[in-house]
Amino acid sequence: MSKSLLELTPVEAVACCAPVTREPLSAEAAERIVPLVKAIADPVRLRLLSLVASHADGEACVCDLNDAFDLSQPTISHHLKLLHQAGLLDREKRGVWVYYRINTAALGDLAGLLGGVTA
Amino acid sequence: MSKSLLELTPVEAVACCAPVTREPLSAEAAERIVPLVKAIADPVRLRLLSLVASHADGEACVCDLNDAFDLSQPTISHHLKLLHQAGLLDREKRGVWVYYRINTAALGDLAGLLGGVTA
DNA sequence: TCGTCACATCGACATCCATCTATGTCCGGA
DNA sequence: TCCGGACATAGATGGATGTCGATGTGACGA
Repeated sequence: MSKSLLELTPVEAVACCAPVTREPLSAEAAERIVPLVKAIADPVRLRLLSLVASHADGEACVCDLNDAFDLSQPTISHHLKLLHQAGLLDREKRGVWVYYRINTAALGDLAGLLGGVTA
Repeated sequence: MSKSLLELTPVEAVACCAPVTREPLSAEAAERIVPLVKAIADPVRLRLLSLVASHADGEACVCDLNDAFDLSQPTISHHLKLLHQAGLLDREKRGVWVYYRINTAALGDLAGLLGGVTA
């Protein structure tokens, strides 16, 4: 059987929705979308996302990401966890290092949801 | 002369930026974009935006919006103010009533910023 | 087996934010 | 001129969130 709504990442729960400008959003739909928006509503997370997305090979090691900020390693780890839980970043451990890769479809769904008219 | 950066609404400050996935976002660019994302990172504001956008004539009276939520009038007023300050909603007072209209270009800019690849 | 490196988790703390009640302002009607 | 309705503002408060230092975990090399 398919996963229940509560088991879905925010990204998976959003992929089905009509654009915001088409019809009034139900309270339930809004609650499903918001976690995804909140995930990118932070300057550090936005830059992390951008860094991973624009990185060579489409993936980035945590060690590279840490160096790009004047923040402690646990803080970066915390933000990466949020982005991963939202479904925007995929996580893969290889040896001692952890690589994050962007989920392009997720960003696309979100963009379509907002743009709506032009989609 | 053109307005200084600090006088711009978040929407105006964002319209020029390259998509998030194209190149690493600078700290300054991220700080400009985030207020716009935060403006829609709330279920009530997301629904308000959707209500106004999908309303007949493309505009909605505050009195209509109040009725759609189980929240106090000042709370709705507060959220509308944030959306207006972000540049996502235009405000017009006609007589006793206040009408809000959506800034479609703003949502489009934001969507393009996120989508990037498909823009 | 031990030490070290890469990353995650924990617990604490300060700040931010959504919401409320109370009050202010502006407009139109009586 | 006064009253009431529509909306905004002010101040207070509880909960969410970003950050930190300390610590845990798991993999690799000596």
